Amino acid sequence: MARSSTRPTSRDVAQAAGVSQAAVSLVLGDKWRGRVSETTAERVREAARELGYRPNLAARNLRLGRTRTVLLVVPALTTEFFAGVYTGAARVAARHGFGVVLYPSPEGIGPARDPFASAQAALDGVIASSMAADALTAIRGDQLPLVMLDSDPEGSLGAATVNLDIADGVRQVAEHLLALGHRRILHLAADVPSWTFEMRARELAARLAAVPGTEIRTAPAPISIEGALTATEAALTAPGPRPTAVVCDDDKLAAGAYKALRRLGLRVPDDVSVTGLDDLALATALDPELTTVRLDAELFGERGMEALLAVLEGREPEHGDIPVELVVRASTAPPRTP
Amino acid sequence: MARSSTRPTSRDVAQAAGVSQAAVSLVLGDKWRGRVSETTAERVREAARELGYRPNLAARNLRLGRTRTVLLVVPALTTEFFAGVYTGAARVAARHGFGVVLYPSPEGIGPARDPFASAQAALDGVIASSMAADALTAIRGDQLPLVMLDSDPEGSLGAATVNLDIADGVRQVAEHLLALGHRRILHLAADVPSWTFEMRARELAARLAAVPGTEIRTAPAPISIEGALTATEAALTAPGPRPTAVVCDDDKLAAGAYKALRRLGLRVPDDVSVTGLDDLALATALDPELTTVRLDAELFGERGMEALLAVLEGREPEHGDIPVELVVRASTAPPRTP
DNA sequence: GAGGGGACGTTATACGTAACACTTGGAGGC
DNA sequence: GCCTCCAAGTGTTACGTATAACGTCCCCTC
Repeated sequence: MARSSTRPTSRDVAQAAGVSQAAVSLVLGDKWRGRVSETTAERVREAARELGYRPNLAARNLRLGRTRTVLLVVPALTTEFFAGVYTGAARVAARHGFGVVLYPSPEGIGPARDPFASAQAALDGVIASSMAADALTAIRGDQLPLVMLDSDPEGSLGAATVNLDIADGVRQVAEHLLALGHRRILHLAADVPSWTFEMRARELAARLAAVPGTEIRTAPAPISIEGALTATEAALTAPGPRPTAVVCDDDKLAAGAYKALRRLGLRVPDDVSVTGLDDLALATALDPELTTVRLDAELFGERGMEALLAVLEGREPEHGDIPVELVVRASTAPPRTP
Repeated sequence: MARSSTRPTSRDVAQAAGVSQAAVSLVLGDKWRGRVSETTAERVREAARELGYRPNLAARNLRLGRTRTVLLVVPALTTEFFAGVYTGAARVAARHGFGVVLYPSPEGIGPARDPFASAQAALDGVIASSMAADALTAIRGDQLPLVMLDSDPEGSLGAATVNLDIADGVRQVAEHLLALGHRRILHLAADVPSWTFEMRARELAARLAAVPGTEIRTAPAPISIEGALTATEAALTAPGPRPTAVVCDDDKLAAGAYKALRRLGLRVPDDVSVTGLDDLALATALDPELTTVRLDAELFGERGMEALLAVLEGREPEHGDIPVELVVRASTAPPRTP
């Protein structure tokens, strides 16, 4: 037995098995076919098991010059959406012998600080979601392979992007409401400087503008139930004809809108229709259940990781947005004719 | 300029500054007081900036034998609770030059698989929440310093534990309902084999048993809105007198209970009172707003990290549970006298 | 003017691993 | 009987960093 105060190294294993350290490395690295006899290999494995040997990752990483670890930068962990993204990414990563480390930007959605101070681990690459330009350039400065999630395909400084087809989701929401007969619409917009939210506003306005007689108003709100409550209440008590539908940038905002409507004595969907985006568990916890756009978070994570692996191997990542789906529930109905 | 194909090393910086590699290490490691002149130090810093030098973490970790990285094992990221725990832990960690890596157990709350395959990073220690015995022993086998969150203080194999005083929260809920006059109570219990949930059931039963004439029924449910819906519906349509209050093991279960009650045509709190536990954003998104127990997730994370730092430094971690607070909202009221 | 001691560095080494380049003993071919 | 070839390993090196141990000057003191 080697001295038990410190962790056993491959050299300890070698000594216990009566072979050289190189042989241990070959056997445990599964590169011994035709180089080491089966009996010797088994002896080495036995010794490793006996000593409870675990390779020193720092040494391996230094030697190999790579870590098989990637960083997933997510805006926040306040919904289950990014749990799904992580799950998908980790699943694909595991299949390729990679690990995924999570960096939740502490400030919530918005500019992230320094993703590298958090994980002292050396990294092979980064998947980043909804990040502001400063953090992005910090990463680029590090020359690390990068994949951006839900980011401007044009303005990403050449980084690969993987996007959900949220533009299509917004279009589906618009079509749905127009088909029901809504013409005065309030857009409860996430008050966050991010491409994805700007794009949603653009897409919604464009689609509604195609139908004459429609009217759109925008209420910016921080992504929280309280923030959405305040913004919605203010927008609905403003002078002028009341909107008949509220389109929310995400389900959490919709929950705030529900509260505002209740407080104003308005009923969903009889007085006002409401739509969300994400299809969180929250969507079906609300009463009435929320009409929203379902995003496949796990597939999103899988595609993100696959794209990063492609970049790491020098291949061209696949293109094409991930489809989304409108889920019609009880929160939307035709407007009451006044 | 060094060859630009590869990342600059401290040796490249040394050459650029006209000093030895050791001098670079001293200056950049801030250990140069009285060993290197101010002008030379500045020259080194300038060269490092110029080349965009970033130290190789793998090499540093190997040399120092530690990584200043700890792993936070959380059961799942499906609520904002563990976002708070992470935020608190990361804040304390940053103050001590540590990083926190997150390992979300993919199976949700319950036994975790192999926390080490996920993060290839070498680790100095682990903070683990609500884990089953198998994962725990895997970690212990690794000899890594360990702090358990919300775990049995007796049965943790000697690991340090940091707990929220959930037992007190459950007692407060029981007192509140008893004071309102409730005597027939349904416990909607998380169907997860974990000490924290067993303890809640025990504590609730014990407190209620102290008052004669009380009756408690238990309905186990998976922690999801759908699961809680099914379990609650079954329990409330069972023969016998209907419970007048539902005590839920967490807010998510409470959301499911709300749905079941709506479906059965029962109103909260007029027909049935409901309580939760966690005080998530969801609690105030529900209608009526949920009476629940507020847990200070960030403080929980801070205390967990502080305990781990104590263990790492050979100190004794502080003891004492973190207080919790009953938040009375609109979901509880006296039972209607039949 | 001998010697002590700061100020300012440098040289050398080890951390644990993976992989390249060798060695050795024997079997087989001609 | 000599050469070749292969199986089965071993010796050595490098990855990039932090630090202990070791040199120089040169000034200051006795």
